[in-house]
Amino acid sequence: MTLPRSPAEVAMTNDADEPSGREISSTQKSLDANLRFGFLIHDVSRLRRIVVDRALKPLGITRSQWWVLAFLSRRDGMTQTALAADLDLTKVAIGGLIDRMEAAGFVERRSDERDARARRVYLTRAGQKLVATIRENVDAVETDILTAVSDDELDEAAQALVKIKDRLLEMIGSDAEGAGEL
Amino acid sequence: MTLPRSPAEVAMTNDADEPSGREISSTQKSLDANLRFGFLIHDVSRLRRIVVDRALKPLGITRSQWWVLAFLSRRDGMTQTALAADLDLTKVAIGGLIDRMEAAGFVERRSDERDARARRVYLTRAGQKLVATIRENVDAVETDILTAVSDDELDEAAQALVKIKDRLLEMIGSDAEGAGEL
DNA sequence: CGCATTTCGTAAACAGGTTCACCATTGGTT
DNA sequence: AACCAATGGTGAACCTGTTTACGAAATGCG
Repeated sequence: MTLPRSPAEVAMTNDADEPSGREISSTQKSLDANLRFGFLIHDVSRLRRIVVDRALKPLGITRSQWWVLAFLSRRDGMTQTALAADLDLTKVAIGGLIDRMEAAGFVERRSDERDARARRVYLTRAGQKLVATIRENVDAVETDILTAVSDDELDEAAQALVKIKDRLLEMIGSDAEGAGEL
Repeated sequence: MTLPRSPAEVAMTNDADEPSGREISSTQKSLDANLRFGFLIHDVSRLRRIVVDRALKPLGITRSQWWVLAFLSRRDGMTQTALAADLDLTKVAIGGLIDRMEAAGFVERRSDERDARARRVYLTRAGQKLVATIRENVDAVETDILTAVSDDELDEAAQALVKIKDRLLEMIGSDAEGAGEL
C-alpha cells in the first residue's frame, strides 16, 4: 500500500530515479520537519475518514449525511441555512444533501408556517433509528483508533493541535474580515 | 465564524429524545476526550486546506493539481496509473485531473513508444515555472502555520500522531487484505 | 502460435463540494 | 402603504472524487 506523500515534501526531494533531463531544483531548506508535520496531519485525517466511511457504508449512509443526521438529532427541524452555518457548508451543498436524504427517507422537509421562505428539516422515524445505530458504530471506531496512545500523549498532542488551530483561525480571519464565508 | 463541531460530539449529547436506557460507554477512557481529539484533527486538517487553497488560488491552480505537478517535478513522464498509485487516487480521478491540467497547458500527454496502452504525462514549460512559484508560496504558508508551537511540542505531537496513524493503517489493512483498494 | 488474463486508460452515472445568478418572501424605513 | 435591502432556498456550471463497465494492448502459458 503506497502511502501518499505530501506534495511539498515530494517537490523538495528531487531524486529522479529516471533520468528525465529536466531538473527542477528546489530550495533545500531544513523545513523538513514542518512539512512532515503538515502531511502527517493530512494523512491521519484522511485515514480516519476512510475508517469511519467504511464503518458507515454498510449502514447505507455517507459521512456527510451522518453529520446532518447528528445535528438534527440534537435539534430537529433546523432550517437549511442553520444547518449550513453549523456544518460549515454552503446553502447549496446542504440543499443537495437534503435532497438525497429525503429521497432515501431519512429526513423530510416541511415549510415553516411563519416564514414562507424557510423549509425546516425533520428526522423521519427511519432517520431516528439510524442515528442510534450509527452512533454506536462510530463511537466504537473512534475509540478503537485511539487505543494507540495514552491519555497523557493524547492530551499533549491535543494542546499542540489547539495552538495550531488557533493560528490557522488567525490566518484565516485576518483577511476574510466580514466575509462570513470561509 | 461558526466553527463546526463533530457529529459524534453533537450526537452524543442526546438531550432531545427518547430516554434510551442504553449506554454507549466503550472504554474506561473518557469518550468525550476521544471524540474531541477526532474532531480536532478534522478541524486542523480542514483549516490547513483552506489556508493552502487560498495561497494557491491566485496562482490559477487547485490543490489537487498542485499535487500532480509536485510529483511530476520529481519524476517527469509518469504514467497515469503510477500517478494514481502515488497520489492514492483512482485512475479515473487522475484521468480527469490530467484532462483539465492539459487543457490549462501545465502538462501534456505523450504515448509511450514501447507500450501503446500507456500515456505518459510531462510538465510543459509553463508547468515547470508554476512549480517553482508555488513551492515558494506553499513553503511560506506551511512554515507560518507552525509558528504557533515550539519544536518540542511539535515533536511530541508528531510522535502521538504517528502512533495513531499506524493504528489506522492497521485497522485498514486488517480487512482490506487482498483488495488492493483503500 | 493462440488464447486467457492482466494492465492502461476511458466513459458514464453518481455523491459531494464550490461560485454565481436568481426568485420569493420578509421586514425595516420612509 | 410602498419600497428596497436582507434572507431562505434553488438552478446551472464547474471541480474532484467514487464505482462499475468496457476496449485495446501487452503478457504469460500451454
